[in-house]
Amino acid sequence: MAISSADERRASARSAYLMSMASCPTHRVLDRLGDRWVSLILKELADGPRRHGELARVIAGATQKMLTQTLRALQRDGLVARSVTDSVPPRVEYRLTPLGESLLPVMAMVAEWAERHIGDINTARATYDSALSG
Amino acid sequence: MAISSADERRASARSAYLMSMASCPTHRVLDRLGDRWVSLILKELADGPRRHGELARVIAGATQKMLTQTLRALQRDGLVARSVTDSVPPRVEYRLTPLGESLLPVMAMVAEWAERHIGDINTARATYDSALSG
DNA sequence: CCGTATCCACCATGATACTG
DNA sequence: CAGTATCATGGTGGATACGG
Repeated sequence: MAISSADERRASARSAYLMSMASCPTHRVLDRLGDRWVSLILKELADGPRRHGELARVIAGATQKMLTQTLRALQRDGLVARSVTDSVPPRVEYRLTPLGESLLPVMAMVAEWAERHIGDINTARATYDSALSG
Repeated sequence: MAISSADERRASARSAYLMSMASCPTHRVLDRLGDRWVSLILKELADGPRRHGELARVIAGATQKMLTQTLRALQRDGLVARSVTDSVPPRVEYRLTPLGESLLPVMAMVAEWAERHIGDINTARATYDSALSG
């Protein structure tokens, strides 16, 4: 079948993005940290190992699918380790790896900035929004 | 019309997520920084003001729509200021606000961590992936 | 030059049901 | 208890054309 030029352009835009993603570590890391549940999971695991079910309870908004999926991604990137105690019922525990722990100071700095400036952001938004309607 | 319980559960999951988003500054900030083009734009603007067209050229993968949309979001959050010189053709310039500049050290820390550890991440991925096929 | 509106494809996520 | 498979859908982003 013929490949339309629209498809080609679409593909080229996508690959340009993917290449930039692949080549920029910062971009890749922020992409991962920006995933919906990552910061919540990291925050939980910062306090110590957690069972799957514990995470599921604490991170109530996430479906089991998303929880497992996100944990797999973190595990694949070497930030989280998964260990299974083979019993009935099975006991699956997740913990930060040393690499994952090395990320905590970074997360802490982001958190500190966020908490210090979230008020400014809210103010800016209110100003911006009211400027539109006013 | 009747609202099915599936719809209710869907809505409740969504709102649970949105509430957690609304209440957690860190989550909100990471969500913004995780947006496709934000880190690239901030990186550009860190060097000084840029015209719209300059940004479009440097950030080649982004469509004009996404560029404008992302800049608007940053402007709304008070991280970026937009100034128009009303001439023909119009000249639109974007620059970091003080708030935006206060974010640069945070970005720098993320970048430093990313560059230092991207090799570890790649190694972890290779190990993980080969463990699946092997 | 800069921005917006429209249309549409894709994919990330959620619901759900099922396995060990 | 933990994980997987399948299906549906809504939102995100891309292409495109037009307006100021």
